[in-house]
Amino acid sequence: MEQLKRTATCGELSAARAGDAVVLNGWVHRFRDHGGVKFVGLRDRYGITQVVVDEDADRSLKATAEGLKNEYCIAVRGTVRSRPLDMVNREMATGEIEVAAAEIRVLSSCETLPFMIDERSEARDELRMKYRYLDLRSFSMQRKIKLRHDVCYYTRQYLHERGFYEIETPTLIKSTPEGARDFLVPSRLQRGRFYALPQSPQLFKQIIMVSGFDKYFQLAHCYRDEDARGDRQLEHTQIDMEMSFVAKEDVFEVVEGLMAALFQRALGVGIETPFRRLSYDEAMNSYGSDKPELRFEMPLQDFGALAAGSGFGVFESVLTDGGTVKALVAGGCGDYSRKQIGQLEEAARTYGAAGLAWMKVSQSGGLEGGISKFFAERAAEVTGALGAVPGDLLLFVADQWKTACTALGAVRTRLGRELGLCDPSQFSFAWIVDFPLFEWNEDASRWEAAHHMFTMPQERFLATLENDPGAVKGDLYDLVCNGFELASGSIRIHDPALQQRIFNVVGFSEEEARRRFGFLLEAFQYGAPPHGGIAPGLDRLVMIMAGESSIREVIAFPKNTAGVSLMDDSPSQVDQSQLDELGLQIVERESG
RNA sequence: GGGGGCGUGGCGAAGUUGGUUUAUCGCGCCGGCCUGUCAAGCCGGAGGUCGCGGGUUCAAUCCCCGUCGCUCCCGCCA
Repeated sequence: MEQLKRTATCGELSAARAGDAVVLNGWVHRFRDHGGVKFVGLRDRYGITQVVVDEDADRSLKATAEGLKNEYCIAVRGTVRSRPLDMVNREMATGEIEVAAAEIRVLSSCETLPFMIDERSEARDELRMKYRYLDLRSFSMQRKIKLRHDVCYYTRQYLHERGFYEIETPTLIKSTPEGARDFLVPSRLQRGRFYALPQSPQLFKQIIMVSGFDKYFQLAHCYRDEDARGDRQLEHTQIDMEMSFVAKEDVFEVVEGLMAALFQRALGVGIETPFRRLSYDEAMNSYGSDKPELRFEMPLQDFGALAAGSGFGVFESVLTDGGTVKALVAGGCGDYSRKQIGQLEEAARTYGAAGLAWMKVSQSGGLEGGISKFFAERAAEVTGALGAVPGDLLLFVADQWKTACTALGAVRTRLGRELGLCDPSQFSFAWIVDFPLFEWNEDASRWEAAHHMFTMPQERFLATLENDPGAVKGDLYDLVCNGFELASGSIRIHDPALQQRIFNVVGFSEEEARRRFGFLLEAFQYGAPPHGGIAPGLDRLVMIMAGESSIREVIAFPKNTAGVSLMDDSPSQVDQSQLDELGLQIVERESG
């Protein structure tokens, strides 16, 4: 039988095409049988078109139509006709026409569905993942996948316009176990040896700079064997970029341009550049996070000066121990119940705070409840310093600086969401700069690179690198948006001597450095250009653009939080022969 | 590694401070009716070991313990 090849999509027909003979291919979205006349809502990627089988249609056509069920894949041959005025559906793009069927052919039938292909259907994620191909048929998923495609396309377009080359790097590489856990791939040819899947193309893109391709990018797959989250998968995609002969200003300018182009071209949304800049210290002090939600202000404030001498033992002892007391004014939350405050305290405790102190500003401007008795006499001073007004709730965390900030920051974020301060149509970008280069690892009793070991220290700290590593700020930067870390990057070290000093600070012997990154260090001996780069996370970017809160929503085939792909059931066991070939043996985990 | 939430016909939910009769509702599914619907409507029907295992009890979907699965969060994620 001759193929009924489509001549139009289900989203394109309008009254201008009335009278045309067309063939549509698609899926039965809905079937409505009125006994005489029958309607098929035919769906494809482009839309839904109403197909009509008229009362006077021939017997076999009617019989075929009556056999149709949801999600049958069919072909329809028919004629476009305008609907009578009172039957036009203004909700539908194709609502002014319908296709009168002359022939319907079932291309593929469909079992009873595990869930409806419907915007309103809310199957639980587990089922959506198992039957991902069905989930992806919905317009909402098709829209997100298209958005992702558009972002990829416009990324390539924009970076090409800016002179970048897209260069692929290997996905079977040397394991350099720093930071996240590597995924390992056993080698058959070199028994007992392993490749790693790249956590990022970091070393390769730096080598590409040495090779003279001074602007590089790649939509790179990155793999990290760590616990997954709503905004974190075992594998994700980065818009990986690197440039030679640049300072961080140049990187910012390119990324700001890229973001503006992507939001404009893919969403039609204008975003303001340049982006706001915050130092790491400012971000922590004011918002309690290195990826602050900036769609609302409600900043944390330092309460140390007023807490000192208050007579409140918790505050005073923390201050004596060199800690910090942070305050947050929750505007208009003076009517919060003990229970509500308890929930906020729970958020603070989650991030390591011992508790959450509070008091309320009464209508008379005095302080009441919670710890107010310690401040009652200085009420005006307290409210004045914090900028609080009657009806406000004052919240406090006293702890070591970082804990105090992050714990109260978590309270701030929770409050902001609760109070509806985050406008879903707003995108608040900011650069976070001046990160510390090193972090003290308590367990290992040594300094570690906060970002990675190839990050350039800021020049003003070069002289004191070894003396006071904790004070050193790096030339590294994060791009944040709406409380998510969207990108992370740095200016790199290209001087082997300086690189060696960094290795020394983190206790990396020359020998160990050579063993792990010898090829990069060697490359740097052959005229390495100054360079730097950044890597926006594609999944998070598309997630934010799509207004979603999980990157699973913008990944066609995601894994769950346990790293399992419910559709293909990976990871799976393998044949003994495969293990034998690789010289691998499975050792059962000891129970108990 | 730790903490919270959830698990009830194919799907989404309700329910029982432990009890009476057939575990309820919407969607879907099956059958019938219906010339204009577009989340069609009307009538009828099938479909459940209430995640699994154990315990308490005269009696457990409900309480307790364990376990599995999913999920959110802390840790982790240079």
